[in-house]
Amino acid sequence: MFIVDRSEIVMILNNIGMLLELKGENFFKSKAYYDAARRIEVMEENLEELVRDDKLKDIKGFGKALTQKITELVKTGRLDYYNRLKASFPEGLFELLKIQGLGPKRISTLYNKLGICNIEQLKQACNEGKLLELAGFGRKTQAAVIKSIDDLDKYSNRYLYYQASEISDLIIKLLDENEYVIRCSIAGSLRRKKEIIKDIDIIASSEKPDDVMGFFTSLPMVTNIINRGETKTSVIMDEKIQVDLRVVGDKEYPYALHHFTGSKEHNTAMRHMAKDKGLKMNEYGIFDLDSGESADCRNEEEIFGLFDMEYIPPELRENNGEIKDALERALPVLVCDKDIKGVVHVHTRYSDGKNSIKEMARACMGLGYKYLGISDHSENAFYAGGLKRDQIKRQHEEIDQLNESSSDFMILKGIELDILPDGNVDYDEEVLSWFDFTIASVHSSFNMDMGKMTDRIIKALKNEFVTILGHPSGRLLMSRDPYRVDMDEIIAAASEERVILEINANPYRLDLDWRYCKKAKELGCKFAICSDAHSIDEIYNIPFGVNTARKGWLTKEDIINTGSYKSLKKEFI
DNA sequence: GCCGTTTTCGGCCCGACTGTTTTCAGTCG
Repeated sequence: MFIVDRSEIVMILNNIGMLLELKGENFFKSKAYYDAARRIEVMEENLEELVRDDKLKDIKGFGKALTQKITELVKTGRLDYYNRLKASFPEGLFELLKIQGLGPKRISTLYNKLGICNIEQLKQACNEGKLLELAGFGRKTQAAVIKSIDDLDKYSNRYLYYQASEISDLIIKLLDENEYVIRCSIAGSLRRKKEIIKDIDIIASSEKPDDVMGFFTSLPMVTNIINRGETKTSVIMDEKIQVDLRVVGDKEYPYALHHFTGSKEHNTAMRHMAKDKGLKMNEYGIFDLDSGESADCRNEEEIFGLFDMEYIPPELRENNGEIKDALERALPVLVCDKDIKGVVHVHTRYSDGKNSIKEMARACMGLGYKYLGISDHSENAFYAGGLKRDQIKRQHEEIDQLNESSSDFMILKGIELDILPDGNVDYDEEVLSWFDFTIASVHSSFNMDMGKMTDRIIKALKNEFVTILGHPSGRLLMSRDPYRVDMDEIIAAASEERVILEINANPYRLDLDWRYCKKAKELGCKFAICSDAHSIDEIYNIPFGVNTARKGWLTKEDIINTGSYKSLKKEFI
């Protein structure tokens, strides 16, 4: 039997669903493929065994056609039907689905009436006003399409933190192993843990800079060399992201690292302070303005020490009060990965997660966590398999059983409630009282005006059963703007109502934004660093949330899931 | 494409919103 990756089968089934939609087939035909993909994704049984034993057809949702197609896929690794279907459309048509406001129907119209096969052709057609000729397309639709294409362009040279850090970790590892490199580190916005990165900055010290540059430019991931100099070399890696390497002498290394870590605003403020003390500060060193004599700092700690300051962690270097506090030795001790004691906001197979409660719990235990807060979707989120009353009861029975079998790991009963457009949540008080905690989130009607959206969320915060406000801005980094909401008012209300603010650790969300954390903390808000995991893999997202919390000046005392199970339960009362 | 059945086609996917319409189609979560 051909061994084929399960995720590959899931992808193919989903693609068939989409292609059938583009073809204009009955939606329920597509849905059968989507449903099958979803079932295979969460299936506990071994798919190969099911196919071998001819048991697939006994599972609900797998009729004659799907069983035959999946069997062919599992046995041969390919599916003739899919290949033929795919070949009947131009390849670029798929990417049109990325454009907001364009679904299968409109794409099909654009293709059939105007022959548009890709984004480039679509852009041209918009510029020529051709969309206006089509029935059902008007000026606003055309303008929205143009904006969405521009947005795609705008984000095309930006990377999420996790994407950039995967590449930079590898580069640092390779440079560390190089015999000519004395010290090296990432710098720039990546070191400051910004959520979106334009390029990767790396600083290294060496006595043989040319050899280091030679090594760097010959790395297998380098697909293009933009320029190569003695101290600075820029390359493109993996055909996309720009990486700048600066090589300096080891004496200059701490100053270069500080300088190229930035931010620009932090550096400016530092230089002002240096000047007041009769010093000049740049990437090469710190010099006495009168004598020209250079300081002798061996690392960044000593640079800050020279100014009689506490060490400022890179995350705080945004000129957001860190210099004043460092001078007063009043910087917070920032929360770190090992402070996190348990995982909150986790989805399971009960709604749209890929793993069972047991599997999620085992993964958390393996990572040393002490508790897990399950929060599947609530009833209103039918698109994500939201839980009905009887499903909640079954889930709670399962959690009780699991808790009975373990003494040093506990599972909490939670739910992710939908905040409905009117600000209510989607269960009655009786059901709400069953949970240890609830996370209330906006999942629909994103386009309200600011006043209405703010009122809507505040109404939810006033609900006595709401424990945590989930992903407060609703943003998806580089693809969806936050909804229009007065975040200051939300934070004030959360503080007033003692509702915990989520820091969603999904690298596409990182929401609440770090820019609001410090302010919220000052108002007395508490935070939960939540995984929003829909699979075991996503539990590993927690450190991205920790980054956001650190950047927002938070300590472990500000975060509810840094304490014991007992103390967490108290926070939920 | 699947399911169920008072066995062979009708129902399956809800609700809000937007933009295009003049009563609704398409998209999105």
